[in-house]
Amino acid sequence: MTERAGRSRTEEDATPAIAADPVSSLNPVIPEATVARLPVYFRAVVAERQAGTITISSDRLAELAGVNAAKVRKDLSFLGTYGIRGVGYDVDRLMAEMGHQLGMYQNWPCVIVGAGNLGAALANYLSGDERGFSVVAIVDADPTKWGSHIGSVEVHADDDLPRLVPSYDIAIGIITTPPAVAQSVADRLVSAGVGSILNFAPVVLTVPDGVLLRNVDLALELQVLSFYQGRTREDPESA
Amino acid sequence: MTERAGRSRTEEDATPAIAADPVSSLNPVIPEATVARLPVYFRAVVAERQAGTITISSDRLAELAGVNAAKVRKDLSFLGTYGIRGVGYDVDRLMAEMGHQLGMYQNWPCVIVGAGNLGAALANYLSGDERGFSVVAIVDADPTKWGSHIGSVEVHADDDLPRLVPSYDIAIGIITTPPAVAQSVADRLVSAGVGSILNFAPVVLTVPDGVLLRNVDLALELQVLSFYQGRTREDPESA
DNA sequence: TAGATTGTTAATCGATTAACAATC
DNA sequence: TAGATTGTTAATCGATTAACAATC
Repeated sequence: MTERAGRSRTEEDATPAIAADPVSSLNPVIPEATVARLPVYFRAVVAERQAGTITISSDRLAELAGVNAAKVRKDLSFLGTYGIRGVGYDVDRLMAEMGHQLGMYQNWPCVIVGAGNLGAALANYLSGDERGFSVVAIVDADPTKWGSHIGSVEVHADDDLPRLVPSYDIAIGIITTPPAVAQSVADRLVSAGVGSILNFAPVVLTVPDGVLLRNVDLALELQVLSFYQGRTREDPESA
Repeated sequence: MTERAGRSRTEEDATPAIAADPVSSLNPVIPEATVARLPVYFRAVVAERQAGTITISSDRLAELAGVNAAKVRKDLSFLGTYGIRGVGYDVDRLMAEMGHQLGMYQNWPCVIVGAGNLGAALANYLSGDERGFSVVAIVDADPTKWGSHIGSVEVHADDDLPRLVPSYDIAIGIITTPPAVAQSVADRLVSAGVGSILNFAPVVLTVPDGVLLRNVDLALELQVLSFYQGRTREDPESA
């Protein structure tokens, strides 16, 4: 999944969408496909570091990340030159650089809109240690949920968004509402001042230029699986 | 998000991954990128049909799906020729064909491994009406959860997998466990006879040829968002 | 030096899209 | 016929990967 300005989509992407050109002209342009692999490399490098590894070859990293070694070298070359020929990449340096690029050493305040199962799952998921994000508020349209807590985060009224966003300096809005209200939620997040939106509602959203948008569609992945199942397996009971 | 054999998705692509060539040589080969867009088109066509639309142009469908019209026509051409020049596509026929390809009129039995927040969210999400899937069992390693229910689905002991899978003719395993145990869960799902795996654990899994694997990495999408945030916004409080 | 491994080039592959003839 | 819209071609664009010179 990935998309672009107000329209496209993942395509991702299984892939997600991006609104407006997010890449500063001051930085080298890193291809979207490479950016999407950085978190996977990062995870592998962190694990190797904890295991005491000092240097890692592109071959080994490729194995851990499940990709081609040439792709690893190409991807890492976008980050600059941290490899040593004949030796490999310095694990500490690699981890530091990738963590920096991914904003792992920052702490973006997020709001989750929709205190349902998925919202709760994400709130718990993200409250785990250092990922570069912290969920500072959850909002919901259901008054019976207001004042309750998910983990340590309070559930607020959705009308509180215009106050919450500036007050907590919230940068990212995460939409886990039903699809019918997702566009209006996105509009309100944008007016409230959020700069990026991660949308879990299965609907195509439109946001103004300058607002980053990525989409995750849980049902889509299953439907793609189902497509291939239908081509390789016997039919199950018909519905 | 999306990928290929033995690796992961997002890993592999931010797109999800597929293990082994899943496309029967008897059917026309539909590109992965096209398959990933079919659910989006399908959703739009279903909505238009409910609104009473009889025919739809590639232009309109493109607008609804957030993609280029030429891409829509190209994608639909893989399904066969259902369009009428000068008129558009017959909505009923389009919906039927896409629904068929996506297995929407079938009912694949699924098992969710991991009765945590995410597992519960998915169980509820998928128990919604006709999506071509039904969650027939949830398993968890925690004995205190055994016998409880999420929605109407019972939580079983994870050791029950070898019995549950054949008994319910389960085709798809959904992994929502912590990453540390995900590979062993995948191995056990495969031995139990599952043909496809949808993995939500942030780890690269390996499965035998012939087993379909797709990965969804919730944190990855946020990390990609964070990457672009870091390039366009001011830094938040450092962590 | 000999062996290992990077960084980069260039070939290849696949996906996107503009354009337009076909045709309803 | 005139207008609309598909289906398909071909150009373009971008991503992947094999190969290998550079070099530790």
